[in-house]
Parts: sequence; C-alpha cells; structure tokens
Amino acid sequence: MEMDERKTKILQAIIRNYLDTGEPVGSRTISKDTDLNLSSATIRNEMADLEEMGYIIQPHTSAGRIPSDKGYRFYVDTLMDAKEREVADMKDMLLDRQDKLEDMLKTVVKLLAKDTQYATMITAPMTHMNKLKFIQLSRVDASHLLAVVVIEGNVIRNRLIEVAEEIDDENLLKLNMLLNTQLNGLAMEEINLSMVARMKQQAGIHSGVIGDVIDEVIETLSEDKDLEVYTSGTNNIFKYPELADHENASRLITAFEEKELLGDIIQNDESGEETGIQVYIGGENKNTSMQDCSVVTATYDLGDGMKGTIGIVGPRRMDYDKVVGTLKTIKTKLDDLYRKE
Amino acid sequence: MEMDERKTKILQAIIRNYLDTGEPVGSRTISKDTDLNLSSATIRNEMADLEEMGYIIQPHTSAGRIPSDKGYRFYVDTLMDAKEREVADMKDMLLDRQDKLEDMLKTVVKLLAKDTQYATMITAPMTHMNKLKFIQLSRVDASHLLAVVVIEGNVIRNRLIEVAEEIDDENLLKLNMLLNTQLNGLAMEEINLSMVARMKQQAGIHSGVIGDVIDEVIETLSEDKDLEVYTSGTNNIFKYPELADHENASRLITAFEEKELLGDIIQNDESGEETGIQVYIGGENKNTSMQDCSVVTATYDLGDGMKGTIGIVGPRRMDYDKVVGTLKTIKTKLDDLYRKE
DNA sequence: GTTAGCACTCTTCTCAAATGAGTGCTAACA
DNA sequence: TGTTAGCACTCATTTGAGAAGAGTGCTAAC
Repeated sequence: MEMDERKTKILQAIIRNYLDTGEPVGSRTISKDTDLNLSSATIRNEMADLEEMGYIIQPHTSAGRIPSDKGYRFYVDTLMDAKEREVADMKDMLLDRQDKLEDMLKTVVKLLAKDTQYATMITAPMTHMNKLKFIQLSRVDASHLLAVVVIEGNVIRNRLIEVAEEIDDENLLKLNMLLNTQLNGLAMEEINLSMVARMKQQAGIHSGVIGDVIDEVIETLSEDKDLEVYTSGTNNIFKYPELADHENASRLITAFEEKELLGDIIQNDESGEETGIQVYIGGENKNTSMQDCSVVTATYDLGDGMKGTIGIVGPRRMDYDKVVGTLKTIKTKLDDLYRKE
Repeated sequence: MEMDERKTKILQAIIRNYLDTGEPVGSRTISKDTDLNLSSATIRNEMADLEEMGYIIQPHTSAGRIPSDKGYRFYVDTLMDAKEREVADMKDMLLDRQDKLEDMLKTVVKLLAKDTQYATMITAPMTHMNKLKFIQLSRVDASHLLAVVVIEGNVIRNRLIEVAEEIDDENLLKLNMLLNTQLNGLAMEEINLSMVARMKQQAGIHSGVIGDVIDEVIETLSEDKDLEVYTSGTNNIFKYPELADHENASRLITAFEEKELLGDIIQNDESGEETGIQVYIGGENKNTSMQDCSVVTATYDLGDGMKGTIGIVGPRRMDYDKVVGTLKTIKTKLDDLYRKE
C-alpha cells in the first residue's frame, strides 16, 4: 500500500489531535477536524489502511486510534514543522554569560523545563581534550599546599594537598616552574607516566615530599570528573498520566536522580547530523527507563572543543514541533555565546 | 483522664503495629499481640479513651484506629527506644575522609537513603562565620586573573576575573601582599566597605583596573553561596502509598528538586537540644510540602564552626526508632571524623 | 473491672446491567 | 470506483445493588 497525500493528512490530523488530548482519536473527530470534507466512514477506511501499514494502533476494538512509534517517526521526519521559537525569559539567561559556566547551565535547564513543561537535562561540556593553560601551587599553611589548574575554556580545578614536611619558598618556586614548563599546552590525555617520572627526577629525588606533590597534581589533572549533569522539571512527568503511574514515575525519578544513568540517553547517531538535534521515540531509546518516553537531544558547542548535550524527556505524545524549535533556539544561542568573544 | 501504664502499652502496640502495616489497627489485633491478656472488648474501652484523649484517630466508624500526630509525638518522646545502629556499608564511607567534602556528603546521603529507605538530604556546612586563611591572585593569560580564596575548614572558592589591561608582575605581587595582610584571619562578615575603600587607596588610584580587581575579589569572598543541599532516595516516597498519590508525590519531588525549598525543614528549635536530633511529625512541619510527612533532622559539626544538617523525610508512620538510631550513628561518626585530626 | 455477645456502621468487593464511544461491514449512491 | 449512510457489534467504563467483612459501641452478666 502506498502513502498518498490524503493518508498523510489524516495521519497528521490524528497525531496532532492525540498530542493535544492524549486520548485515542476517532474517525468522527478527524472527519470534522480536517478540511478534507470526508465522512467518518471514509476516514475509517483510511484509518484501517494506516493501521495495516503500522502507523497507528487501536488500543482495543472499540477505541479510536493512537500513533505508533512508526507513526511518530513519520511525523517527526516528514510532517513536522519546527520553527525556531522565542523562549520565554530568554533575556534573563543572556545576562548569565559572565557568570560561572555551571550557573549558566543550571539556568538553561530550568528555563527549558519551565518553557516546555517536560523534564530536562544538560551535561556540562567535556574537557577531556582540552589543553592545560596554567598550574599554580601555593602554600596555604605549614601542612597544606593548594594546587590550582586552569584548563582551556577557563575551567578551573583545584585540590588541597597535605604535606608531611614544609616545603620552602625556593622549592615551591622551582616546582611551579617545572610543572608549568613541562605541562603547559598539553592536553590531559597527552600526559603519561614517563613524563611524570622525568619531572620527579628533575625535581631532585632528595625529597620524597616533592615526588608526592607531583603525584597529587597529576592526579588532580587526570581526575576523571564524572560527567556532570544538571536536571530540572522532573516533576513535570506527573503532568502526563501515561508516565505518572508508580512504576514509570519511580523509574524516571530514579534515573533523573542518579544522573549517571542519564548518560546513555545521549546516543549520537547520524540522525540529525545537520541540525545537531536528535529525536528518540519510545522504544528507540537505549535507556530502559525511557522506553515509554520520547527524548529529544541537542548538542551544543561552546568552542574550544567544549561540547555538551541538552536533553528533553517527555511522553511519546510530546509536542515535537515546540521542543525541537526551542532546542534549536537554545542551541543557537549557546553556540554563539562564547564564539562571539 | 489519665495516661496509665496499660493505656501506654496499648498505645505503643497500636503504633508499632501501624508502623508495620500502614493499616488501621483493630482491638482484636491488639488483644492478641500484647501480653496484657485482655479481651478485645476491654481493649476497645481503652481505645475509646485514647481516642478521646487525642492520641489515636478512627478514620471511619467501622475501622480500627491509627495514631494521631499527638500519638506519634508521645511515642517519639516517651516510648521510643532508639539505639545507635550499625549502618550497612558504613566502612565505605570512612574511606572517603581524605576526599572532597562534597563527595563525602554525597556518599552519606546515598548511604542513608539506602539504609533507611526514605528520602534523605544533607546540607553542606555553612562557612559564613569562618575566617579567611589565604588569598592568591595569579595571571592566567593576558586578559584573565584567577583569584583563589581558602577559608578556614579548607573550603576553596575561586573566580576568574577579566581585566581590560594587563597587570604587571610587580603590581600583582603588591596586590597579593595587600589582600593577604589586610584580610587574612578575618571572618567574611567582618569585611566592610571602609576597609575596601582603604585598600583601594593603598593600591594606588592611578590604575582603575586594580580597583576593579579588588571589587571582584571582595565579591568572591562575600558571594553568598546558596545553601548547598544534596539529596538522595527521592524515589523512595513511592514505597509509601500515603505519599505516592500524584498530588503529594509531585509536591515532594518538586521540593527535593528545588533544593532551596528544603531550607525550611531545618527549624532548629530547642527540642532534641541534647542529642542534636529533632523530629517533626506531620503538621509540625513548617514546610507546606511536608505536611503529610515526618521529618527527622540531625545537626552535625565538623569543627571550625562547620555545622550542617542531615534530614530524613518519610511518611508519618516512619520507623522512628531506626531512623533516629541511624542518624545518631552517622552524626557521631561525622562529628568525630574531622575532630580526631 | 472484665468479658461475651450482639446489633450496627461503614468500607470494600463483586457482579450484572446500562452506557457510550467507536468500529467494521454492507449496500446504495454519484 | 470512490464515497457515504446505516446498522450491528465490540469492548471499556460507569453505575448500582447486594454481600461480605472488619470493627465498633453498648449492654448485661460474671
């Protein structure tokens, strides 16, 4: 069977209506809602076809139809009409540029959750590949050194190091010089054991303390900061009855709380290559908690290799147009934010 | 009417049973469960008295009794028998001492949630009153300075400052000296505007940039870091039907997500003065989201004025003995953790 | 003071009937 | 050949009545 224009229109009408109401859609409704001027009987025939083709499903004999995953997919790929949208309160966000990256991300997720009424998440950009810009060791008190590391993209990391014996100013200066000359400009991943060994040798083996300090600094550098994820609007899932039953709600809340579990909703396949936006419908999700949800993700790029992902999680009958539009807008703003500088 | 020993025993039995089952408790059950050797009829008479006195409630005519807030309160104040308990996996936590405070706190809430099966939260210790230990400004690149501040209790705070014109080494050194000599040893709250003005003067007004830098450093210091709260086990509320209806669940999830809202579950009244543990039952909670919950809090003290609060949120029929016992244990361990050093 | 017994209350369960939304199919129509 | 009116049919949902069951309060007797 072929997908002609009329079937397309009917499918679109069914989906639109179902997105609105969340109730199975009957033939009479479609007959009245569309401008096709067809009787419900005709619609019924077409609907039978659409069902046979797998685009819609009848929950039970005497109910209307709801879209299948395949139906949603068709809608998202072909019928959807997502324009960039103004996001309410977006102005507030722009003010946040100079603030800490972390705060900015938190603002974005909140904004998104409020605007879309779905659960949202955002991952902090990965700094793995980034280069070391600056290392500084300073003495805080007799038994503590402070190591501060700045990475390209101006990400700051620090650690307090406990030392058994005091290190004098001269040695501290030497250490700082050594660390900076040896490591500056290197990406985290380029630092290896032999370099560490060489540094220790250059620092002079006379003091075991210095060796320990170097070890600590290196550890700080390579500290695999677990994927930072911020979430918001988790409670929005209660707005959608199909997600709000105990079973589902509990699973989703858990997933959003144990943020590590959210890692795999970022799947980075080739879909949405051009736009940077990807849509996963129901069973298309790898994450088992999300099998009854749809997830829309966008990859943002702050430059300097700092890429992160924004995700929106809602029911299958998510307002895809709105969500994709909003994500496009936000993505654009984020991409521009740092690049303009 | 007076509260005699028999009434007390019966009330205790009712509460114990209700904590277990969550179902209204009938007279026959009590007659069999206690060692009083009384018939159900006698129990019924006593129960009528207890109801009149306000300790128990009858949801409807033909149901058993459930404890009222006053009944729980009596139980917690007089009948409860909370011993310190071993907490499962506690060993893992102890390993975390050397790690970052933040990570330790996260471990504790998780542990607690797993152990108690309630929703848990912990606030990071307040550093308001703490003294400044060390300030360091360093140049990251031509247009950025990095300010690092260490506060007593070894809390580190930092900020990247953008400068319009480069500050040379000499001035940077001067600034560092100035900041440290002027501010070291002061509590955050002791820093006032006139001191800032004097410092700017001493730094030499010839360069507006230096004034700006001082402003930024001061701002970093006084940055009222919003109360940091970590939560865990939010999904546990689904285990208790009386909290798991949409209305309640949504409210609670929201409260736990918007962590600022959790601030007012810490009420610090005189109850539990000696033990540092406080119990709020149902309507005793100020927080409107928690009116159907019981909340148990403990104040921990890491020394150096670093006090924080642990909170456990569950249904009214919370296992108070267990929760209070667990909190006592954890509190003790936390209190000892840093003090021993 | 305690207890057995009984009438009474009120929730919950069950089941059948009524309701109603929506379909599939057939026959007629353009 | 495509469209439509009409009707029988299906099945989830609602409704109401009755039965069951848990538990009480009260009375009278021990």
